[in-house]
Amino acid sequence: MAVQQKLSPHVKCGDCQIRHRAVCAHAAPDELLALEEIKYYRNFCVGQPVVWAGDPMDFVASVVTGVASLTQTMADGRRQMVGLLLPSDFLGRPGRGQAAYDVTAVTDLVMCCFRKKPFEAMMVKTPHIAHRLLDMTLDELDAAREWMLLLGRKRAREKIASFLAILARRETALQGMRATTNIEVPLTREEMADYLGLTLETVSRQMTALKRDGLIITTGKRGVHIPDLAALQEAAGDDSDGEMLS
Amino acid sequence: MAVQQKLSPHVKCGDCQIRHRAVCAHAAPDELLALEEIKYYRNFCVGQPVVWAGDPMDFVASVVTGVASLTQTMADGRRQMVGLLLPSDFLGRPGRGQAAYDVTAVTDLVMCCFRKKPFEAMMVKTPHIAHRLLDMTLDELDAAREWMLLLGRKRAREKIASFLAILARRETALQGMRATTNIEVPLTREEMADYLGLTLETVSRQMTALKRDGLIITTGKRGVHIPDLAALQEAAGDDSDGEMLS
DNA sequence: CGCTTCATTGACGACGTTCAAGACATGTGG
DNA sequence: CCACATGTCTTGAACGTCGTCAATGAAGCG
Repeated sequence: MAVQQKLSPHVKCGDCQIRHRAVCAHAAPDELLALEEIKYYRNFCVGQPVVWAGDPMDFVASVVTGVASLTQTMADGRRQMVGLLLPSDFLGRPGRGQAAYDVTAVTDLVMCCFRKKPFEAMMVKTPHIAHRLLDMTLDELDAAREWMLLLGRKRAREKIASFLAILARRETALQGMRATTNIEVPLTREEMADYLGLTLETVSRQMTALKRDGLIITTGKRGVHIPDLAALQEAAGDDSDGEMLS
Repeated sequence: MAVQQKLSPHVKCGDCQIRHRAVCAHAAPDELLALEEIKYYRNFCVGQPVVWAGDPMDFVASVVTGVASLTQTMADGRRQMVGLLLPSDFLGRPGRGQAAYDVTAVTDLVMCCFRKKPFEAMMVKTPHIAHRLLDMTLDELDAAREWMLLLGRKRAREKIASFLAILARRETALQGMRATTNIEVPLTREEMADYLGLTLETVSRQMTALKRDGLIITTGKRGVHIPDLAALQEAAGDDSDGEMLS
């Protein structure tokens, strides 16, 4: 609790780990320099709020390391996570002054922030950034719609299996396609429940059920080994051939 | 059945009803002329497919009149509608060759189509169109996330109430803010069920429950009168003060 | 009038939630 | 080192919402 959000040492964009995946991915060298001018880093510890829904927000940002959650809360306390921000994901909306969701650090988190006004100006001047943001937003929209299928139609077991399979696939993609079958779930049971539209008890029960059926092997609270990813996808109710679109 | 999709007479963009809300909203006069060059109209009758998920798609389009649905289907037939396209909404993704979802006309439908290649070229040349598309996509993303809350956390009654309230609000906005409390639901019970993550029986039961409680008054199969929109929003589980973001 | 399509209603059961207790790991202070 | 508190996860039992299966009703059309 003594640890508050603090500034990090400035890193050159050229050396940044998310250089080729974030909004800045296609920025030309001179555009990168312009971004350097308006960026600053912020750190958050596990559990810290980044912004609350409705708060004024004078920046947009990319996740550099760590994981953040977007959640909506109903008047009576029911919560639904509507997005997970992983490294290179973008937070904020050019042209809007307030946050639409609660944003929380679910692990220790480093964000690369841009002051909103100058960023919006860059959006107009440099089509590379605007186009990259459009592409990323379209990807997020697809992800949100895949999640709608999960929330609306899948059973608890399928939800858990889908979630783990998605984590595994994403990890595999990051690690250069060598099949990663060991993942670390960045969420607690309760956070998983908020993400999947379940209760934490149901999450727990279905995790042990998947364990019992040999589809996963857990190591500690967070570690999950997946002996057969195809079998897990089967349990997720997805079409066997991974639906890949260019 | 005899009626197949057919070409409509060409309408000048300047005279188009969705001129100020669609992707072309901010296009300058010369940009509009360029769009005229690559556009063509297509009509669909109720129930007709526009494209199937996975099909090659060489166009993008705006809905001119009518309603179309985006749906995902699981291997065993479970279906989830992931979006409704109303007039001025955009269909398709620049930079992708295949449809991601099944698209179906849920009413008679007129679409303003642009061949994909030239449209993509315009996206690069005319920032107005790219920016408008980004804005529309961000709006859709917000809508998708609101829907995730509905699918993941709301009870059947709340889902129905939310759906009707959203229709009413949208209608009110279109009609210049004079409170429209008579709406026509463009969907059958089964389509509502697919949209809301329910079965058609549950939809029917909750509709009669809302009727019994005086929150709605139905006229025919499709007509719904809402005597007190605030009360309906209450039943939808939304915070009383309509969450409006600029 | 029969046929089809869509909507309503009822009875029953399954799945997931709720409430409650207990297990396990970690950290703190005596 | 133990006692104790705390947070997270697991497990059990009872309940409720919604899905399933089935029958009935209402509206449109040849």
